[in-house]
Amino acid sequence: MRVDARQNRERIVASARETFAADGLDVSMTEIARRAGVGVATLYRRFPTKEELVREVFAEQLEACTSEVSRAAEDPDAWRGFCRVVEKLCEMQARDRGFSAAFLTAFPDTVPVDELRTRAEEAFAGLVARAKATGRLRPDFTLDDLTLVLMANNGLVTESVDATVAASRRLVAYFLQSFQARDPLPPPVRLGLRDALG
Amino acid sequence: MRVDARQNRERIVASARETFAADGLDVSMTEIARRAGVGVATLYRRFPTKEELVREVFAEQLEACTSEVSRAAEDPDAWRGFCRVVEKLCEMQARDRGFSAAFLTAFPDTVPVDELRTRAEEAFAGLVARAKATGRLRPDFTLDDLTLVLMANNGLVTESVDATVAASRRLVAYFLQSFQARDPLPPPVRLGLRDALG
DNA sequence: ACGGAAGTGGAAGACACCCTCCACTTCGAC
DNA sequence: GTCGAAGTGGAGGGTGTCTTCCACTTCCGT
Repeated sequence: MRVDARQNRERIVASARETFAADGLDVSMTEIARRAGVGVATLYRRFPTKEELVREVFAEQLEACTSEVSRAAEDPDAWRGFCRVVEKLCEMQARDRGFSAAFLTAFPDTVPVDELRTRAEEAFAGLVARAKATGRLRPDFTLDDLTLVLMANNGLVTESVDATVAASRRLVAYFLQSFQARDPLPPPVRLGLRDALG
Repeated sequence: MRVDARQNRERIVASARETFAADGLDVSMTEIARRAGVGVATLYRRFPTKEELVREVFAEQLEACTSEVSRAAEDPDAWRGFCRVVEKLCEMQARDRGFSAAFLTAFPDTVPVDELRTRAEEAFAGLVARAKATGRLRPDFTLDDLTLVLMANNGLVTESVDATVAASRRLVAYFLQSFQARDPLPPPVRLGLRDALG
């Protein structure tokens, strides 16, 4: 690949990343190209379809995501690690409007993504088991609850990123409080979210 | 209005209600007309714009919504009333995909809606005050927290309505647990959601 | 410096959407 | 039954998508 082409490619990815983060995935390809200072043809030469552009842009994010989980999973204090995972994932989601949309729509059928995701899930499952063993995490917590948190967090869309992050923090604080194994209240109903979601 | 026209109008509203509930507000006018068994012109004769159709369809829902709040507000047990409001609103939202979308996008500048909404908010505020007074509701609960719950609940979109309702129930259970004035954990950070949202 | 491959921009194709137009049909008071 | 107004369906105007096409430009090995 020629060096000028490489530069353009990088500018496209940068432009797409910023634009997706700020305005979500519903930005037009023309707009992304314009902000990158190239024509749409250049964009389509590198990414034959919009979905591929989305994939490229969020591959890095996903990597950051899973490595965050893996790191937290090694925390000697399992409950602290658990909290950190929830907090970090939600904050990343809150800061980037395209982030969760990308995972919900474009990614489900991508191989390397599934692989990374699985690895992250396994690491998180281990963390959950340890946190339960220490008695800090309520025993009826399931992995579906993380999905629940992320979906709920995804609903927090406001005008400004700051407001979204603030709302997200408050949401997470409420969740974590509920996830603690304290006074034995009637626990939430069981739920087969994973089955329902396929 | 002629009787055949009235019939058509009713079929349009019914069709729109079902379709919005099932697939959200992004259904095309053509599709709504098709399901109602009429041409688009008939639809546009009754509802000059898509927004007006949305308004008509959800006016009834909004009414049910506010009357539910008002009824719960008169519960002698303030905490029970509080819980019922949260549970009912979230369930309505979970059962109808268009419901919350309608309020977030189409309604903000409608007069009777604002009026109803204000009345509901006042009723709810009274309920909150009473629930705090009985010591069951945590004192730092704010009205913004209801918005937070509804936004979070709005993020729960799944393939089937049943799965969404189940997820919503679990979410609400977690929230209500956190909203109870029990063991004094560090409370969530304060938050000016209302200001940020305008 | 030159020639061809790689790269490029903007116009335009294909499609979906909201909405308008108008020739045609149907109702219902007389 | 007649007739005018009310009602109707589907074509198509305008706009916004994603994507393709192609004449033109730029790079870089020779």
